[in-house]
Parts: sequence; C-alpha cells; structure tokens
Amino acid sequence: MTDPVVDRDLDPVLDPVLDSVLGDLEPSAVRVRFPPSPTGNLHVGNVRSALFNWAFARHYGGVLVLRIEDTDLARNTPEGLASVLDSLHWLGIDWDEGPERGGPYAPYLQSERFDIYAGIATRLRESAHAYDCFCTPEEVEARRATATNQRASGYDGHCRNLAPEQVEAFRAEGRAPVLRMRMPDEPIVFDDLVRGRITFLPEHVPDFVMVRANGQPLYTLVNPVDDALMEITHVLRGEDLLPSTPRQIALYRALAELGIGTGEPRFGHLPIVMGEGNKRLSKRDRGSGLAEYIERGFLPEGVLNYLALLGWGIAEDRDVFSMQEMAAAFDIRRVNPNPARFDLKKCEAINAAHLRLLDVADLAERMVPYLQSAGVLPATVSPEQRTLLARAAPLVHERMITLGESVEMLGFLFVDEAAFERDAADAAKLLDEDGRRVVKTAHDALADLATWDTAGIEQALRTALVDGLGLKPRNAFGPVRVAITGRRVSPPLFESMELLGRERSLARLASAQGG
RNA sequence: GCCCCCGUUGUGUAGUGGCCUAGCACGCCGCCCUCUCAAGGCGGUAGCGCCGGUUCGAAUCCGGUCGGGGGUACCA
Repeated sequence: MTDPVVDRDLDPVLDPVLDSVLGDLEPSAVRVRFPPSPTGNLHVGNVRSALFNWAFARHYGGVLVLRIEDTDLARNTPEGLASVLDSLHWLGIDWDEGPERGGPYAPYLQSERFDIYAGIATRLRESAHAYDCFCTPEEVEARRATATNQRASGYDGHCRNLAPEQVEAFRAEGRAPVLRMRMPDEPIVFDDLVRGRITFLPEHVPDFVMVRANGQPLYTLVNPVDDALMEITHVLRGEDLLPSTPRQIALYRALAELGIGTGEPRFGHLPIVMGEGNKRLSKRDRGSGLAEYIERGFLPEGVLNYLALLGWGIAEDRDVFSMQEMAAAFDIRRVNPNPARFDLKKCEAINAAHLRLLDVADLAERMVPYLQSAGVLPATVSPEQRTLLARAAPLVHERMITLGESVEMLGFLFVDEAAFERDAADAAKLLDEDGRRVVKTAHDALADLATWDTAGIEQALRTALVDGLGLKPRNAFGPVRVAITGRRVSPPLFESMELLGRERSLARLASAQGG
C-alpha cells in the first residue's frame, strides 16, 4: 500500500523530516488529545476535532486522551461534563485515557490539577521564564493606545525587569501581580501538519498572562502544561488556535528546560467550520450543537462521516464511508487548509445514505427511541408492536433522511384507532365529495376480500377504482391513502394496508366517508 | 490598525506545467420509472477572484493585488 504524500509549501529540506515523523509512526509515538470544556451541548466544530484526533490515533494505533478543561470556574457544570461524555458515547468516539477510564497521567480533569499548575507556575517564575506583572488592565490598555511602534498589540513588557524596590513599592500599594510568560526574543517557526511552515516574529507575540492576579491559572498555562505532562505528541485542533501556537511553543520549550515534558508537540491546524454566510459557526447558530442532530434522529455514523468531509476526503469518487474506513485511510497531511462551510443538505444526504446502509432489523431498533419519545410507541414495547415495527421498517427504509421522520411515517400504524387523526389539509384536499366516493368504492371492494395481503388488496383496488371508475392510479389511490394513513405522503399504500389489517383498514375507509 | 491563515461551480472537493473541452459528490432544474414520497436511472445548470510575469504551454510556478476568515483578554 503506497502512501500518497503531500508536502504543502514546506521547505524542501523539511519534507523528509515531516515524512519521517508521519510516514512510519510507532504506536507509542502517537499520543493525541481531545480537550473539551464541559459547557454542555458539544459544538459540531469540536466534534470534528475529536473525530480527527480519534482517526489519527486509531490510524497509528496510538493513544487518544480525553482531558476536561474545566479551569474556568463558573462556565462549567457537572451536567456539562456528563453531556460531553454522553455525546462522545453516542458518537462512538472512544478514548484510551481520561474520565471513566483513568490512565497513568490522572487526574484528567483540570479542576483537580490546580496544585500541579501552582507548582509549575512557581518554577517558571523562579527560573525567570515568567515574571510577576503588576500592571492593571487599564494601564496596559492606556499604554497600548498611545504606543507608536513595536508590539502593536498586547502587552509592552513594562514589568519584565522590575527592580526589587519597585516590586516592593507595588506590593505596598496593595497590587497583586499576574504571572506573565517572558517570550523569547527570536522568531518562532514551526511546520504545521496541514499548513506547512509558519513563522511568527517576536514583536508580534507579546508576553501573555498565565496566572490571574487571584491565583487562578489560565488556559494559556494549563493547556500546554498538561500537553507536556501527558506527553502529547501531536496537537490537532481548530485553526482559530493558530495565533496562540507561538506562545505555547515558547512555554513548551521553557518547560522542557525545567525537565518537564520533551519540548513541543507537532501541530496540525484544522480548517474552521463556518456557518451560513461568512462567519464561523458559533454556538448561537442553528445547527451548531450536536444535541440538535441527536434529537432529529441523525445517525452517529452519518454525522461523523459528514464532519470528516469538512476538510478531508477518503477518495476522489467516494464520500460515504465508515469510521473504521476513515481510521484506516486517515492522513493529516491530506487535510485541506480551507475553511469549510457547514452544509446541512449535504449532511442530510450523507445521513440518508447511512440510513440505507443499515440492515432493516437495526433500523427498526434504532427507530424505537424516537417513536417512544413522540408517543407513538409506549415505554415498554410489546412483542406485537415489535413485530409490526419489524415488518414496517422495510417500507420506510429508503424514505427517511433522519430517524425522527419515522414518527410521521409510521404513526398511523401504531395509534389507537380512537386517537387516529388525519392531516386536516390533506383530508380537505383529497377527501372531498369525489374522494369520499372513491373511498366508499374502495371499502366495498375490499369488504369481502378473500385473503388480506398486499397483492390481493392491490388487485381489488385496481379493479374497482382504475378499471371500474376509470380513474388514473394516482387519483384513485390518493384518497384511499389519506383515509388509511391520514397523510398524502406515506409508505406504500397496499403494504401499509396489509400491515394495518383488514379490520382497522376497513374501519378507516368507513370513517373517511363521514365527511 | 497590527499579526496569522485561506482563495477551483451555490456547498464540499479532485487537480503538484501538457492526460483539463477542469473530474466527483451534495444541491438545484428537467426527463424516465411510479399508488404518494423516496430510492434508482438519464440529462442539464454553474467554477480556477483579479493583474502581471516565467514558459512552446499555467488552475498548477513567481510577484502583486483584491477578497474572505481567524487572532489581537487576568475566555477557551
């Protein structure tokens, strides 16, 4: 099996390096992570990141770490964590270390690692890789506003080299310092796995805050520290984090000097997922949260397959595939750097394709929870209902985009006869005077049918309505369809009637004549 | 403003100097099939942002330009 290699616009000298890093990785050389904040309802962009990390890890037989980034006090809730874990379970994205599984680098909740961060912050300060900064946000902003040159944005390095007396003076004022990283005075260059070589000049990467004045560590410290501690080898994440990469690389290097970790991991910045228009798909946008897809009855394999297509493809002429196939074929170097727009229509098409790939027994099984939550099926499904569902499943197999549609498609089969209702608009349209006459004829034709099965029903109806009344098939069966299923759109009519049974079918044909 | 990333039909992509009269998929439009809706089959619509250069030859290489996005927090 040959492995197509794409070297973006990398320095030729570096290509072999990239290949040696990726071409033949030992499983032990791959440790990746997915670090969600437990803010509830996973964002599809995050799901995409999780998927690519998963595929990368599985491709090389490496390790996927799930780390919960819950250092931000109020934003996180216990329900948020449960929601993230539930979502990953639903998706079928499994991790090797993290919550529920443990691992050699536990704990995997950052909220349980504060003492670790405190210790590292101290060592960073003592080794002069970081320093206390007493500037207030207002002071920093004021100086930036009047600055004429250099570090055009961010911090100006005011407190980089404070004399002991100055520190004393600030403390005497009652000021509490933040801890800032002392950025090296040299360019930071790295070779992104999807974008090639990227360079940041020192004057554009200001010293940044790692620990708040109140002592709380920030993402800027905690994320790289844990990556170093957990020996993460590859960081695949959204391109929105590209600008923070040089700061993190500087931190990794400082940590390595202190004997923590082994230097920086390799980075691969995935294209962001955009919504309609030209903005990034944000949490506020409709369709941005995984929960909506679960509720509508998307399949995990459908959602994942579609998300994979945002920046990656398995082959030129193929876009429906399984997660296993993705893992086998995944190559981070084949990921496209272009931002990708989320296209619900395509997502639905991919989902529908996966739906059709299911075997009917599986399909029936998966429809159950949706039918239950809609009240079509009770909490405990009777054997008879299961049998009926199993027989009905083939009828809707190729007619649905999401499992949620099973409710409208199959509701008529399971309702209590007393509770059966027809769509008002459909009934008004097709069960007019002419329609009711058609239904009556149908009823009479079927009343004494010898064997109640699809073929017999069809033959009787065709004879009575098409031949007898001289109607076109669509005009003949339309009213009957509404009478039987309550809707103009339904599973195939004759099969539906067979499943409904003689008694109930005739009752509905009778009740439809009432007007 | 400054920094970084990106730029092939509506959307996702294939394409690494001649195989491109730019392929595939989704969407959209039409036709066929047909008891509705789907599925399936057939056909159609639409694209290399722009300007220069290199070259016998450029979607592919170079320069510029324009456009879009992301970042610029004591959020992540």
